[in-house]
Parts: sequence; C-alpha cells; structure tokens
Amino acid sequence: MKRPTIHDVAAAAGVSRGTVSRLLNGDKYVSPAARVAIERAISETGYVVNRAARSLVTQRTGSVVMVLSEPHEKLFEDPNYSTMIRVAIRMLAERDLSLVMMLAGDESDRERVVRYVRGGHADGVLLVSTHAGDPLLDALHTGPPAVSCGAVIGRETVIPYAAADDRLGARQMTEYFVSLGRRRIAMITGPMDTPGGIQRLEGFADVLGRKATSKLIAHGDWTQASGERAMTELLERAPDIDAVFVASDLMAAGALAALRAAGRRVPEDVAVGGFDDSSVAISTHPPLTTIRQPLAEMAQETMRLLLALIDGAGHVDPVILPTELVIRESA
Amino acid sequence: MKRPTIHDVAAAAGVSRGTVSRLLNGDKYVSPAARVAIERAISETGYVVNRAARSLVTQRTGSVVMVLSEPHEKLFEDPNYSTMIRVAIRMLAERDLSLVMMLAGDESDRERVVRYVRGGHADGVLLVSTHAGDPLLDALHTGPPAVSCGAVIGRETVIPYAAADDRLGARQMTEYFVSLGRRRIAMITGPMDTPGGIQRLEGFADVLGRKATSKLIAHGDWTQASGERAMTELLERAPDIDAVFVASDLMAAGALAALRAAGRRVPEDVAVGGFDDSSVAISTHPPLTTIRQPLAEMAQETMRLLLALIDGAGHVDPVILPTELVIRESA
DNA sequence: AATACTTCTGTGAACGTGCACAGTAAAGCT
DNA sequence: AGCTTTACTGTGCACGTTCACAGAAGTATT
Repeated sequence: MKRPTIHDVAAAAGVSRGTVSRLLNGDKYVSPAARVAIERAISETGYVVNRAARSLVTQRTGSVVMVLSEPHEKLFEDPNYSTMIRVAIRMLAERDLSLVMMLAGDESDRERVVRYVRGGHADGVLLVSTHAGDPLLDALHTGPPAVSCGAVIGRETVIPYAAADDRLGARQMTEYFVSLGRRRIAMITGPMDTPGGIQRLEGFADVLGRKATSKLIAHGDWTQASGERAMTELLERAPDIDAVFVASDLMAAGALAALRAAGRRVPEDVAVGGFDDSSVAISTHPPLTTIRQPLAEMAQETMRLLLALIDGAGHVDPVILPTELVIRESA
Repeated sequence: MKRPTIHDVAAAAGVSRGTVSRLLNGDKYVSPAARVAIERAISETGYVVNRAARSLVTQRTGSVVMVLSEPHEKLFEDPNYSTMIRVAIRMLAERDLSLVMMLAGDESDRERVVRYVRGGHADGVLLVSTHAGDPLLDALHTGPPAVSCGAVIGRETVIPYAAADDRLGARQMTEYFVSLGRRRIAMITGPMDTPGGIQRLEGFADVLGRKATSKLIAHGDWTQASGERAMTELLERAPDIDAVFVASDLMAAGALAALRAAGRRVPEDVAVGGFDDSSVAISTHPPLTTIRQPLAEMAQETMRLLLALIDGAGHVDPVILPTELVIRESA
C-alpha cells in the first residue's frame, strides 16, 4: 500500500493541498473548521510529510551533519563524543532536524564529507575534534554554517565554537598542587596540535612560571598507553617529582599504572591530577582528583551557536565555559 | 551561485540528461565518448547528485537510522555504542548510504522514531540495546528492514541480530574460577530484561548447577554504582565468597571498590571476573580478568545482515560469535 | 535484401511538496 | 453604496532526478 500524500489528506479533509501545506508549515490563515478537518485527516491517513519532496523545493535538507575527525583507531576512546552526540540529537529533534554522522579520518573520508556538504545535503556542519590545518576546513569555508565543539586551532575567528576554559582548569589544578605544598610538579600534556594540548600547558606554565622546565614536561596523545609511557619517562628524567598534572583522565590512568610499577605511592609520594572528570576518573585506584569540564553545557552551547546560524544569524561569538576542581583521593 | 544540476552537466558534455543519469547509476549502454565527456563535465562543474530529487523518484532515501533505546541518563556509558557507530558509518559509506542517529529513550522519542521510519525516511533500521517489550518493536514490524546488535528478547525470530555468545562467555569465566580451585563463587548479573543479563546468568548456572544459589546472586543495572552496591550486598549475605563473576567490566570496577572498602584483597581473598573487555578493564587496579566480546565483528555482522536485507534478501539468520577469556590480574 | 538484434541516445512524465499568485467572501470604513 | 482591508482558499509551476519508451544507427543473421 502506498504512503498517503498531502493530496490524500486534502481530499479526506475536503480542502486543497495549499491549505494542508499552510497548516503543516505553521502559516496563519487557516480557518478553525479546516484545521480540525485536516488534523483529523492526518491522523486517519497516518500522513507523514515527505522530506525529500520538501527539500527539493525549499532547498533545505532538515539535517545536520556531525563530522568526527579522529583517526580511526582511537576514535571514541573519549566519552566526550557520547555527550555531544546525545545533546545534538536531542536539540535537533526539537526542531525536527536529524543528525547524520560522518567520519573524516582519512583522505577519502574527507572527500566524501566535502562532497556531501557541497552537494547541499546538510543545513549545518558540526565539527568535533578537528585538528589544526585539517584540509577539510578550507573546503567548508563555503556552504552551510559550521561550528565546532572545542576551538579549531588557527580558525578561532572563522569557526564559532564552545569550549571549556582549559587554561583556567590547568591553573586550578596547578594552584591546588602548590597549595598542598608540592614542590616538584610535572605535567603530561596532550598533543600540541589540539587546543587542550596547548592551553592546559599554558595554564600550567601560568602558575609555575620558570619552574615549568621542559625536563618536567612530557607529551602524550590522549591514550592511556601514552600516559603510562610519558610517566615512565618523567620518572627517569626527574625522580624527585612529587606531583604530576595529566591533561586527561585516561592518560592519568596510565600514569597511575607507571607510578605503581615504579613503587611510588599515590598520593603520598606523588600527587596525581587528571582532566575531564570522565568515567575513568572514578574507576581508577585511587579515584582521580581532576578538573571537571561541563561537557553537556559545551555541547548545548555548540548546538545553540549552530542553530542560531542556521536561523540566519550573521555572526555568533565563541563561548568559553568555566571548569571546576574535583577533589578525590589521588591528590 | 546555484549548484549545478544534471542538466548543466548534460549541456556541458553535449549529451542529454538521460545519458548522464545512466552513467551515474552504473547503467551499461553509455558510449566511451559520452563517458569521458560526462566525467569531465562532472568534475568541471563540481556536480553532486541531489539526493532529495533522487529519493523522490526512487522511493529510497540513501540513509539508515540507528535507534538508541537507552534511557537518557545512562546513555553511552557503554563503549559498545562507539564501536557500533564507527563500523556502521564505515560500512554504509562504502555504499554511499549515510547514518542518521535517533534516540528512543522516552515515549515522545519513540513516537518520533516511528513517524520517521513510517514516513519512509530510512531504508533500514539499526536497533541498539532495545529492551524486551519495547513498544517501538510493534510499530517497526511494517516498513523497511530492521536488525539489532544483540538479540531483542522475545523477537529473536523476527528481528535478525548478531551477538556474542554470552552464555559461552559466562561458562568460560565460571569454569576458570573452578579450575583455580575457588569454592564459593558468586555472581553479579545485569538487568534481567536484557540478553546479557539473562544469558550470562544461564552460563554461570550451567557450570555451577545447584551450587548457584540465589544467596550468591545479586543484580545490577550495568552501572558502576550498581556493581558496588551489589558487591556490598553479597558480602553481607555470604562473607565467605572467594570469587565473583560480574556481568560487565564497569560493574566489576564498582565491585572492586566495594571489596577494597571491605578489606578484601583481589585476587588473593576474592577473585574477580568481568565481562566485555572494555577500556575500563585495564584502568582498574588490579586490571580485570574478563571475557572479551568481539565488538567490532558483532557490529560488522549486524551491518552485513542489514545490508543483505536492504538488498532484498528475504531472510537472514542470526549470527552468534564466540567469546574469549582474557586473563589479567584480578583472577 | 530484408529482418532482427545490439548499442546507444533523447524525451516526456512522474515523484510530493512549497510558494507565488489569483481569487472569494465577509467585515470595516468613509 | 463604494472602497479597502482582512481572512481564507485553490491552482499552476518549479524543484532535480529516474525511468519507461521510442527511436537511430550499426551489425549480425537469415
């Protein structure tokens, strides 16, 4: 059996297509009598508007595409995405928009994304974890509005974003270490081509000044294994470390393992601070003292920016949200 | 500037729409000369086919919808989803299909999903973590093909699925405990309206027979907190427990915390076994001995089933994949 | 030489919708 | 009474594509 069209509804309600269309699109100028007749006809026939036909004439698609730019292997290690996805679906659904997901891990992926967006298949683009200098960015310059959750390095003024105040968070943790009387404070950073990588290090340096020597700084790539590696390295370079600020909880979990292997007690010998307040923070032993990022709000604000742009706002300002120190047992 | 249409391409190549359309849709009967002319015209104009227009006539949408049926709060605690999403995007992209995400946490969500699917906006439906008796299921009976990652209780014969052999996995872990000489083996299950909840308990009982008394069984809801609660409960009921099989790694992390709080050493006093081999398994202390589920393969097989059905296969058989014991330090 | 087949091409119709426009009837105003 | 305004309704066209069909040109078969 064929799906009912707007024609069928109109016939059942004894009006014309135009009137049904007006009701559907929230136009005024529909008489109360027509309104009830149409509403009844819709529920009787089980009519659902055909998005394809609508898109064809309105030049809008009713969907937003979320582009995940992580290389494939380590995609989704970060619980960050989950929140973003959930919030995006939710806020889009309210406006009857749907969320399409695409990967942009390698060149062919990126090409596909560009074709998709250029082809006018999305009303908006939601960038997640896009790295500096991603070739995608140039291609996206034209086309529907794009926003990012977390700043895109080098495009801060071009691509609106909502992000946590990474630098503030790093300062909060470092100051906390100082207040505890720790003297030799090290840091494990994220990749230096990500905002979190750069700004958390900046916050660390803000507090420690010249005491933040390169000997006390090691780099990771957000993975647990890299955290473990970096910690081992730090312990070799500076065995007298009494605190370490790790730029993510997952890496901190790795650092804990390395410290345990080296026979250091946490927090007695070495205080450990994480970042994110993700679910791993409470599954480690000891539970991690960390910096809470307001993930849900970040996602919400990102979506707010995108929706505003889709609605025709010419310009929107980035949003920076405060972080918060969460004290548990690792420091 | 307007986007080029198939007309523009045809004009640029000096042929008619029909010929371009034939080339695009892989039809034979396109002369070599026309072929090169069209291909050149496409790349010169930057033409991208308009999916809405195509959908309108083909009655296909070029997209598959993934329906996440978790209640909102605890959505995505499970890394399971991430793999499924990644694999789905990947396999769909190969066929130029896109993935749309929808939530079905509450009644209004479900209604939206039904409208969407009934409205013909998806060529296939991908169910994830759908609970027994979900009202969505009846509504989905008609419409495009639907499959599930993990069995849907009560619909095993109606909705094809790919899943891990939960029962086998549970047997593997329980037998391992027995082989270690453990005598008082307890279990923390998942919710009893999920396949993982039911079948992992069945496997446990398969091995222990009447020794699996209700005193030694507690129920959780997959969350870490519930694992901790259940463990505490078990310790009260049966203080002489020397092993516990926990139906998920996340709950096992909770159980570890409870054991630590009770002063039991792991694995010396109590051996702990998890299930999933998710990322938390290596971030706990001690790292969890667990049952590996082949998540990626499960996702792949699920997609294979769905794609086969979309291609017109009338019937496909469920796929059950073997699990594997991963020995770490908790048992 | 006539016929049939193969390979290729162009054309018109249809898919279901929104929108501009024309039109109607009633009410309000001068 | 005539004119303008308001509230509402119906109609034709366009959106960009695929598909069925008709037909042309060349080749093989009788």
